[in-house]
Amino acid sequence: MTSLPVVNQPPHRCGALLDHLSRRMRLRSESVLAPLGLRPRHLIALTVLRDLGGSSQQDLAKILEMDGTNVVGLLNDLETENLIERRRSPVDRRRHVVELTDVGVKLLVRAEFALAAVEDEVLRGLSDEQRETLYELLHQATSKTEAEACTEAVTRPTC
Amino acid sequence: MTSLPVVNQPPHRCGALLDHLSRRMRLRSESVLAPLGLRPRHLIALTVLRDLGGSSQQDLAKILEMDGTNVVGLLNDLETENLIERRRSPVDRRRHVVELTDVGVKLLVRAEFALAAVEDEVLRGLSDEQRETLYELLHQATSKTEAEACTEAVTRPTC
DNA sequence: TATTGTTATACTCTATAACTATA
DNA sequence: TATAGTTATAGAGTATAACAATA
Repeated sequence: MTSLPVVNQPPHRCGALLDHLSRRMRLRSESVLAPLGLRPRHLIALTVLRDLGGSSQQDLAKILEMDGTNVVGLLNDLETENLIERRRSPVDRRRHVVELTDVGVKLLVRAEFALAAVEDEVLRGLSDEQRETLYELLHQATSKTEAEACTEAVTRPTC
Repeated sequence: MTSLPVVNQPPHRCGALLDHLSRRMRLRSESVLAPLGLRPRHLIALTVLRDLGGSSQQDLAKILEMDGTNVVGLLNDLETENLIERRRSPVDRRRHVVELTDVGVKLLVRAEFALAAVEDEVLRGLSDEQRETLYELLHQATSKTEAEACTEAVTRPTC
């Protein structure tokens, strides 16, 4: 009875590392996006809107995990720059349907190009294959629990 | 010449997902840590200090990727609660040597126990094996580029 | 009455500049 | 002169409460 039983060790805690890497990515992204007049927050919103092909402000708030009141200001910024459009929903006039404009789509492409360089730098400790694995794990971790956040049906996997 | 050459596709962008998951982890962590009188920031500082076995404030700022001025306030909080100690370095009296107290070590253990539950919830979309892979990728990504951030030699891999 | 979006506001987080004490 | 830490402060991020329009 001297040998210990084989047990499943609990996985390491990822929280601190996640915070750390995310922080670095955000810091670097800020300086790259500033010349385009965007903040990281703006870019994430634009990306989500393109992937969804439009959204109500409330759903957007849930997806971004932001307070709805702050989404208002965020969209005000983007609307001032003609990057998004707010239209009243015809089926429920309380709602706004938020969509990218052509200008928004084009700026988003430019921003993504700039951000690719940032990722190359921040994630240069990983091989391309490892980066792909990281992407898949992050995607799976975020999308699995997303259904609870979105009350309205959003069909795209990006949610 | 109709068949396309096999090329390495560029890896997906991880930035948005990283931000998203990190955000969720932080939001959940806040509510769990609040009863202990801690904020996520405090916990990360305590964890780093334990792993390093002590640090100057400047090195701590580099490791946490925080501005040095904000580290002052952070350590003030922790010192008020007797979780850390600041001592003048005998070799360079400009510096403080920051170390955990016994109280700090004990509270850190309690906090980590609470945070384990948060990780289980936030990462429940991943299997234990996938979580371990995620940890290793995050660890590798952060530690590879850490040498540049820390001018002073810090021997522990946690840096 | 409940929901969507909005405004006003307070609180936290973060960064910049000026100061002190040591080197 | 340069560095470690501190203070004061301004800006950005975030959350809460009250309100208008609509359901």
